Amino acid sequence: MPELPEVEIVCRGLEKCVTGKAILSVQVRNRHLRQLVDRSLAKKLIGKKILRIRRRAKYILFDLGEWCLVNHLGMTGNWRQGSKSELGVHDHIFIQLQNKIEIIYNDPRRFGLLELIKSEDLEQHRLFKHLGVEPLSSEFNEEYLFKNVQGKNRSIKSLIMDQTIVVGIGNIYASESLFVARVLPQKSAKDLTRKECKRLVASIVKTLEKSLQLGGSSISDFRHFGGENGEFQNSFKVYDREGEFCLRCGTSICRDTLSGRSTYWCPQCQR
DNA sequence: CTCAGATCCTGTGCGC
DNA sequence: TGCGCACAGGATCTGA
Repeated sequence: MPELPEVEIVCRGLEKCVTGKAILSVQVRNRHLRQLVDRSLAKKLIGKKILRIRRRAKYILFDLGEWCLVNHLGMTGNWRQGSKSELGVHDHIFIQLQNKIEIIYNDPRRFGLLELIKSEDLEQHRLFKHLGVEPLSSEFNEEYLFKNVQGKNRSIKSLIMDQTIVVGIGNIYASESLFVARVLPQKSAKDLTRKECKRLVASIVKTLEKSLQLGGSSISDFRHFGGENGEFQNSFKVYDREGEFCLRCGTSICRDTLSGRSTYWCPQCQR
């Protein structure tokens, strides 16, 4: 379930483990991810040193200097430390680093992505050039959101999940943030008042930061790079709580499909 | 241009 | 128990 907090947590785990280490070998066991992994990726990576790990939107960036290895976890991607002998069916990439560090990219649904890009071309690359602002930066504020809802007929939920406007928010944090802001997910974006935009920005920031503090959400199989669970799933206020009581007013939580995604809200608290 | 829906893929959990 | 179906963290393409 990699949304911003989960991707950030994986980055932090990777960073401790791989920073400063050179790549000794790479095995691409299955090239069929969301986009076909370049045949020559392994060869190109060997000998390069991982200078640092960064996150942009929901992408993990392995900074190699002149080059940057870009990874997206899709729905089910994850990295872990592990040896060659334990590799299983969905362990698609195996990388050996200096000091006997070995990391594995696992992704059952294969919606993830791995691509080597010239560092200087990153911002203009097709994967990055349309991305909106980071939600935990000062660029994401009341003014910005209010400007971006003007004239938009789409639901506010689909708008905050739109990575060309603000990045990192996925299906869980959209529902959770809208609950905290007391805004109905179905509400037409153009109908949000300036005040509601202010509340929503604050709620998104608060929700993402709280999840980060708790190590992200571990639903299904998400684990930290070190193998630990996140704990934010125990703090969900509406997500996956259809029919359960609203923690604020006691009303039964509703669920419906909005733009193809499950959406949860309290019909009493959210307007 | 905008927006909703289908699509890619495998695993899980539910009802029958 | 076993089967079929609905659904699952995302991004992208199509077409209305």
